[in-house]
Amino acid sequence: MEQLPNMRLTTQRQIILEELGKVTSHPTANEVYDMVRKRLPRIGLGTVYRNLELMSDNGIILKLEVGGTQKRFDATVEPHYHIRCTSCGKVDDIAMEVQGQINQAAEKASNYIILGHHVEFSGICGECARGKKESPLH
Amino acid sequence: MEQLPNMRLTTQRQIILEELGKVTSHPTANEVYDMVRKRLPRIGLGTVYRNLELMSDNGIILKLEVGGTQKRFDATVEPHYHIRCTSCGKVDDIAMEVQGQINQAAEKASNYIILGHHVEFSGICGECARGKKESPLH
DNA sequence: TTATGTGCAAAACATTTGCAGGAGT
DNA sequence: ACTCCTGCAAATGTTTTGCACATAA
Repeated sequence: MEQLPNMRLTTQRQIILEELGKVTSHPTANEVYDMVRKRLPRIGLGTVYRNLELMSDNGIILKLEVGGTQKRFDATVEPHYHIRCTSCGKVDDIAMEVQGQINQAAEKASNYIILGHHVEFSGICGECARGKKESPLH
Repeated sequence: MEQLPNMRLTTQRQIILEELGKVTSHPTANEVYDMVRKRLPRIGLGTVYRNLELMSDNGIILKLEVGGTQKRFDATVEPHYHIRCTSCGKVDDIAMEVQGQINQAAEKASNYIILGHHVEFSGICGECARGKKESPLH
């Protein structure tokens, strides 16, 4: 269960992690690339993808495979749920209890060994509801 | 809330719907294409994508944006949860109660208008646990 | 008849990978 | 030194789109 950093601490990795920690949004790989590029202009997009993947494999960050076409990344690894605005596409954390008990229900209802679960709510965010924001998606 | 078929009933659409209804797996667009192509060899992949998208917009089928790289489609539109095998990547339905009450909790915990939620469990399926099946993914 | 839908091919995205040179330990 | 890592560019995989022709209503 331990994730010993099976990886060198390179400048690129430090900065990716720092930039990801600065934001509460859940940026896509390309958005992380843009953030990091301001400090490391010569970094390659492949490096960003490789390192985001590696860090999520090592449990240092979270990879979200939520609705939408791109994967998103989150510096918070504690279990928590997400909510996605179907109008503008943004993904927020939602501060509510994790329903640990449904894993047992799932264990009974399937022949899987349950590893965990994720809940994604969908809805309309405050800004979109008030029409203050255009819809960059869809 | 009604979904009047805002669309013509073409042969292609009928057959896509029929083939999707035959399976309990949650095929990707490409898998639907392969299934449909046996009966309509000249159908284009673009047509399959266009129609799956259209039918899911009209509530006739369900588009699943679960983990993994490709979207998956489901002929069952009634709310239900899914479970994905992290080893072989397959997605099954899971026969357990939908937790309707968590929408209210989410409403309180956010400033979103909640439209719904989806739960995706992850685990190891029986076949993978017994090592009877290779891992086509990862 | 006429708005919609289709097949085909190209384009647009998102992500992964091979490789030669570079950096951490 | 000796791995492991990076930048770059090309390759891969998925989904979308433009367009001329076909077809359901």
